[in-house]
Amino acid sequence: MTTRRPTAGASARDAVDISTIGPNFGLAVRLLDLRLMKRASEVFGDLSLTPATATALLAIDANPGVRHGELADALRIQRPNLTKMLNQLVDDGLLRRGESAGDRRLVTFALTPRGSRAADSVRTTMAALDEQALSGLSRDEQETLFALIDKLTRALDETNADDAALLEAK
Amino acid sequence: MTTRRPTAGASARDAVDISTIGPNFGLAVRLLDLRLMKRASEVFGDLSLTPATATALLAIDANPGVRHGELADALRIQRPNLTKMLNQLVDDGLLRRGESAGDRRLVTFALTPRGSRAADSVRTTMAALDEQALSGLSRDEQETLFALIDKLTRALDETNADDAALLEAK
DNA sequence: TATTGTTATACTCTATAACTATA
DNA sequence: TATAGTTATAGAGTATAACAATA
Repeated sequence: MTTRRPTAGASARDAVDISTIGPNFGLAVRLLDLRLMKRASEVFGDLSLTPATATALLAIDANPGVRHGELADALRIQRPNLTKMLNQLVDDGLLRRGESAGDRRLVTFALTPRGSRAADSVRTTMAALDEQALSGLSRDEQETLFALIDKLTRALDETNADDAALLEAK
Repeated sequence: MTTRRPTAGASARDAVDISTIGPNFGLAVRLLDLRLMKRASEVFGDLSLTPATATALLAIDANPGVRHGELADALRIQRPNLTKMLNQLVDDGLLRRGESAGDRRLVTFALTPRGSRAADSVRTTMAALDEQALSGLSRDEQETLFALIDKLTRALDETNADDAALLEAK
């Protein structure tokens, strides 16, 4: 089969072996994310979406009428960035803006019929992407990897929350 | 302890549960990468480096006299982007530009004494970052996670290489 | 003609500060 | 005063196209 680009860390063809700089967990995660994002960007581009807007679309589909700020917190992104993404989805006719009855500052979002169809495509696409990406691992390995990544992310959120609490308490 | 930000996926405080959009491996990796990059950026900022330039510095330290193009291939980034990063490291006095004897198109790079000291700091910093980031997992879990991420990244590189080969063959 | 490295440009994702309109 | 959302801006990381110098 192919022998032109054997592996990520070291390669018979590469003159420089990046693995000589030693194990580096952060770098390993970044290299993996890079590859996943690249494939996802290509595929979502056909739907005029990006990985970030596609995720927002699914989140709104699962939580119709969600408020702007709630969504930003859930997606762990800053509000100004969410505003830009949602504006584009509204312009593209996938999202509908709404208001809250009582507090007129609040803005809510829900999918249009066209947005619902797009969400279906996104779900199918994401599932296919995940399956393809994970096809190199056994079922057990897939579940282990998923669980460890999730566990680590939660642990890091704890640490950050503790840091923030310390800063506030100082 | 802290109870204000319990977990990443679901939270007692969050009004919106992002996990309702279903399992999504790409998203999980992106959320983890985001947290690791944020901490790394803060720490490397003290050294006037970014995660990317810090990595380039270590790679050159491990491969003195490396060529521009070789390094870009090893780091899996495009040449124009590497040019910008290396220019800054040269401007900061961490890197020394060199030429190849025969082919005058080739550009090589090596660390200055100050660059060597910076590389030492980077190594220490990276090790500390990794240890802190992984402290939420057992030793076994750490090794399993690292191995699975590496395995998956290599598998994705294979896939991309096959795709490229197909395109060329068409 | 092909290759090395550079310049110019653009896009994705993220972040902070300052503003508005409501409360 | 405080909060929800917006506008404006910036920065890190990536990508492609077009170019100069050299082979």
